[in-house]
Amino acid sequence: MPVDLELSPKQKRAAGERCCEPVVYPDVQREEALRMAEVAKALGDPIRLQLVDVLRKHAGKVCVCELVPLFDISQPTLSHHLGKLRAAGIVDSERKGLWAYYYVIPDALQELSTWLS
Amino acid sequence: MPVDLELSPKQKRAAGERCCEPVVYPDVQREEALRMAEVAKALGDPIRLQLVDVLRKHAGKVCVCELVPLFDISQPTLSHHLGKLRAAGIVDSERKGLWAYYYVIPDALQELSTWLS
DNA sequence: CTATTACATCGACAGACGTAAGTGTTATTG
DNA sequence: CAATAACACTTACGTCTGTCGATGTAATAG
Repeated sequence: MPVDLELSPKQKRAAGERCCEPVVYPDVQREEALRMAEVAKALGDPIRLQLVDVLRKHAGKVCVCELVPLFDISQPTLSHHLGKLRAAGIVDSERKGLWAYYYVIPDALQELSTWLS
Repeated sequence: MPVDLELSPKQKRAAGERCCEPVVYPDVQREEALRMAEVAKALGDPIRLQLVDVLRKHAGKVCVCELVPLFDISQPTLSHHLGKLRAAGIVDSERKGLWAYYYVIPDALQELSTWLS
């Protein structure tokens, strides 16, 4: 979260003169922003956010069939949301027989959390 | 972030018997999740996340015309992103003559930040 | 008043998203 | 093996999103 850019001094400009010079943006932040935005985007749905909330509190103890009745959506839709969370690197799953147990990957939220605080 | 749900005990089931009972979901969490998801969704774009990052470090000191050259997007697109951040309650703006100065609303990120940590 | 600058809004478009219904896959039960 | 249960994948569809170019609006400069 460094992003220390040089700011052009602000003053009233004469006509024909632009407000500010283009400022070089530090590439450092760019990949970090991509990663954090990906996580934030995955959390940007109420159902997925609540899913993460539930999984953080009952890691490895809840199967998908128990998650379905918590939300007013179909099982395939919930599976889709879990897939999104997994694609974002927030959760992973473990199969045990018929059941699939999801859990939040440790420290998956840390970078965003640190930046936010 | 309470969400303390009762978990049906998990055991292998006989055929013809469902995995789990529907579990009542506490409504408490729902609105909280809606608010936090809205904030997360607004942060779920690299440009908007970097915008918030810049604004947090230079609150009230950067006009829009200085933000434009930082990103490889057009001015209307940047205005659109700022509008999204404002709609999510993350930033607000102040007009001074020709220039518009954006700033992060204090504590706008706190609820999400607290939940994440 | 006219020209110009800063910023927002509008219109358009391709692509992504959330959702459901249907189907497929794998594992367990009988 | 046949039936069933848990879960993922496919298809489809309406909506939202990110982007740009063009236009609109307010304010300053001359």
